[in-house]
Amino acid sequence: MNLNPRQLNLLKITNIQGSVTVEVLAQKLNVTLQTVRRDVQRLSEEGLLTRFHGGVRVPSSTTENLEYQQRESLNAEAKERIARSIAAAIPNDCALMLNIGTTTEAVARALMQHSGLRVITNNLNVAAIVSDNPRCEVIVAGGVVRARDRGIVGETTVDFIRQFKVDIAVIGISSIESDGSLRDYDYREVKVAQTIIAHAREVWLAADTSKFNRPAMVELATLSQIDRLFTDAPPPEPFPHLLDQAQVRCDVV
Amino acid sequence: MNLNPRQLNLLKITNIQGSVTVEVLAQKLNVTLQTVRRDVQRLSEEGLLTRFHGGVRVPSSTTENLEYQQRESLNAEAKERIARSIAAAIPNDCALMLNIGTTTEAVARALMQHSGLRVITNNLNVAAIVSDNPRCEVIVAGGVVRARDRGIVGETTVDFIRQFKVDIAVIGISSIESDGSLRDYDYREVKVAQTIIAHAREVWLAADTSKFNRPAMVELATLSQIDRLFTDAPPPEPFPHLLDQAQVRCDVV
DNA sequence: TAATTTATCATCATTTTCTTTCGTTTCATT
DNA sequence: AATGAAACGAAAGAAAATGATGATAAATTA
Repeated sequence: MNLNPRQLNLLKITNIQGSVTVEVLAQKLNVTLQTVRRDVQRLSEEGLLTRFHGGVRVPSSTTENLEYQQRESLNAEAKERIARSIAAAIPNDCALMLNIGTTTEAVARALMQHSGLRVITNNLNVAAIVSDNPRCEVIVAGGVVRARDRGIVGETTVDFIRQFKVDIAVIGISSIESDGSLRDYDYREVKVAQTIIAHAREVWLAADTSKFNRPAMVELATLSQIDRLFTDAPPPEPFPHLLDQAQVRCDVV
Repeated sequence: MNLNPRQLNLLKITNIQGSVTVEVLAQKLNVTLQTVRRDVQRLSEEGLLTRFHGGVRVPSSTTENLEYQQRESLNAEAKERIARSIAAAIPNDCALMLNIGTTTEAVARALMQHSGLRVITNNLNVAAIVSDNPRCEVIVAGGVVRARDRGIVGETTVDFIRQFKVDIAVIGISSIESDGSLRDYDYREVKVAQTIIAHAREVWLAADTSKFNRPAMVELATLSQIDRLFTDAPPPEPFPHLLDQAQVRCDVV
């Protein structure tokens, strides 16, 4: 099948947004609902996107896990905004690492327009998303796949990542506690994230406001190791002071 | 084929713009629509650009991806049958390797009911599929992701796979030639497949009949390295004899 | 559960685009 | 000049895309 520009555009919009209604698509593409539905039908027959009643989303292979999918929709709008501004801050032709997390996946989607990137990730979903961008190279870390979120974790993964050194690491995280420690739930993922931080010249943190003051078990890093923080609302007390102290540049989007 | 200056110009315009309508091209090149269409037809036959109704665009990766999707549906029914019988032959609680290919993806899907498997693969799709089975462990090989089919290839991948030794390797392949050689198109994937074969106690080949007597560039292995062949119809001459000679057990499903 | 809204599908008419065929022009070769 | 090949443009019929309409199915609400 040959895709026309409108259909490519439709795919692009879907990939960037994650999911869109038929109506929004019709409006953005400036055609009738019927035409959008026809395109959508064809594209879904080809497996390029998945329909649901009223709209479409990226193919289910990238978002199958249910629990995970729910989490994905949590704060989705904020994550999109954060992801877009991170993507905007990332220049072309540089090397990146992205770790596990719904926010980093959103970043991956927002990188569809970039070119010349070299992306290293321990997240199968991120790898699948970025590999759709022909102008970028994706390196996936080897290791055991965690079913819950398709993250790749374990000692092997750590060893693998140690081979590289990149310009920017974009880190998603479960919790930022009020003592300035970044934390996560899974020990194995923490190990990987630490390695990623150690092998990046600059570390950016993506965290929506729900992450502040949330308890989590395993300490991953401290704010002082972070160069930039991207978030969706001004951080609550006592974080403004902490961020200042740790010399973290904070982008509220 | 020899291109005239106008055709070269047409290609240049298309490459710069990404996509152009026939009408715009006619205007820019100062010729009639018919002439543009003639040029466009030739150039698209050569694969130098892709047509769509109303215009042309640069041949894009989405199209490559599509090719893969099309290939996926090619012989899909036969592949399903082959995959089911392979899955039936695989016991629970063993270690597997699966390489790149639409057939191995079908095998992955057919393994959803198994338990206690440890699956090592260099295929992102296989990894995603098998990781949905909570009773199995998936290890994905590290390396560069090939956008076309989400296969992971390269030197790093080979090194990674060398760490393991499994009970059964299930190999998908592009071609079986009449001299008993197994072949593929991509040198890098061949390297990975060879490593997989070397690190399995038993090697099973999944090949629908379309693979017999098809030409492909790079030699991967010979039939003598294979223990079992799963296919959907009796192999044509001279394969029955060759299989017999190489002591390959042949399952026609 | 029934009623109501919303989305989808199938079909048709209209418009746009494509292909095919034919005749004309151009240009090199003799 | 005469000839033949290739390129080009014109016109007609074929194919495809689009939007409108009404019927059907699905989701939502009461």
